[in-house]
Amino acid sequence: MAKLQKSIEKKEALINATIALVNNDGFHAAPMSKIAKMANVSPATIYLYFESKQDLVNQTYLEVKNAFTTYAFEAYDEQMAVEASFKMIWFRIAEFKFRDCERGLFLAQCDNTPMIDEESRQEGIKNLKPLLDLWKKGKEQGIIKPVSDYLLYAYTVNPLSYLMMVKKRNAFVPTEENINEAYQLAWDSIKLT
Amino acid sequence: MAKLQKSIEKKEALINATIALVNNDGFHAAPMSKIAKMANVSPATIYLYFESKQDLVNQTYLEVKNAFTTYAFEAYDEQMAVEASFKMIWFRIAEFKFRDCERGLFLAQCDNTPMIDEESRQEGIKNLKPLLDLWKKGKEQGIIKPVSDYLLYAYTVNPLSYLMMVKKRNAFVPTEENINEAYQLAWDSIKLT
DNA sequence: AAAAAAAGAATGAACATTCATTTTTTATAT
DNA sequence: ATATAAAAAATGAATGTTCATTCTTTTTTT
Repeated sequence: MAKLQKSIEKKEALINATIALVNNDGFHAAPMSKIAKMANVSPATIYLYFESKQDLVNQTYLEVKNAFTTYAFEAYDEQMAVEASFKMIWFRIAEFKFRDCERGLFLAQCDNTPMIDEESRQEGIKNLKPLLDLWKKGKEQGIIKPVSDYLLYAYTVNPLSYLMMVKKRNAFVPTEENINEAYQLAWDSIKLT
Repeated sequence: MAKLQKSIEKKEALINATIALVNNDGFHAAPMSKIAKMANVSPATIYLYFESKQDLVNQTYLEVKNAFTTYAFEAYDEQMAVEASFKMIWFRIAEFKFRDCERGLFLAQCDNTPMIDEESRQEGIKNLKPLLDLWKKGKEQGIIKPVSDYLLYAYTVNPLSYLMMVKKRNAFVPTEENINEAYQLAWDSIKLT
């Protein structure tokens, strides 16, 4: 058990190092040697936990994506009204992205580049099911505009990725007030009235 | 003159090859040798036009960003009403991104990764001035919600990048109708009243 | 003392960049 | 116009480095 414990710690350290280095330098400038150093581990040790660099990045992506969606949907209850559910999920997503900016950015980079395998990406997308179900219900009840889920995503969740990015670059550090405004923009764009 | 002509052709071929390879494989898997081959040029020749790989990517970014904004604002006339101007610009941006998907995607990748130098990125952002001016006017006239330009961008222009990406992956190929819906979502989110 | 985990050094491939030559273009003189 | 030499552009083959990965040895755990 002590062994397993130790292993998990190392694996996490490697994943964290990967996130930090890929965020700051990009995949192309995040060599295994640097990742190992940051995780306080020998380069050879990485290969006890991951098959290859590609595998390391894929697993990091899935790990973060899971943490993200778990947090986003944690308090979701199908019994709740559509608008209230959406609001809650939206704010939890915002919270995750702004609190754990590093992880949010890493996801954005994975989603916008050919960095990870298509297979892992597909796997990651499955996590969004609860949100899609909610939208389905919202459309059926005439609360949400009857447009493609891709459009709904583009105008509600995705803007948060952009805002997180400008925050990372210190171009715009959103306040509590800004987050509320952002929610209003998101909801105003998809609500049916 | 014939010489200069030829040079420009080569440079353009190199830029196009860079866009195609970076889009498909990512920066880290787009070696100079491959770029040279795709442009029908010797690797050594690249260095007659660009200082380094970094310079090649930076210049490609700026070239595409300029083409993008030139197209977007080409027909913009400050005399026009705010709403009409915005609509026109929005549709031109959409047109560029969906027609020249390769270039649009390349920009998205540059904007979401540490691929290009911060300096070049700053340079590219300056091109957006006309849109910011328009928003300023719109806010003054009480037509557009009085929120940060970053929010307005996140909820109007940026969603198009996401939609372009899902199109590239063939997950969702937007129709004319979808584009109109998208515009409506964009406008509904930022319009006042 | 056997097995597992970790390490550092070694390996070989891939890469960005440069070098030495060749080809093409331009300018000049007939 | 044509021939020729200087200049510029382009090339394929080096060069030296960096990197992912593996190998051998050491340390830690069981």
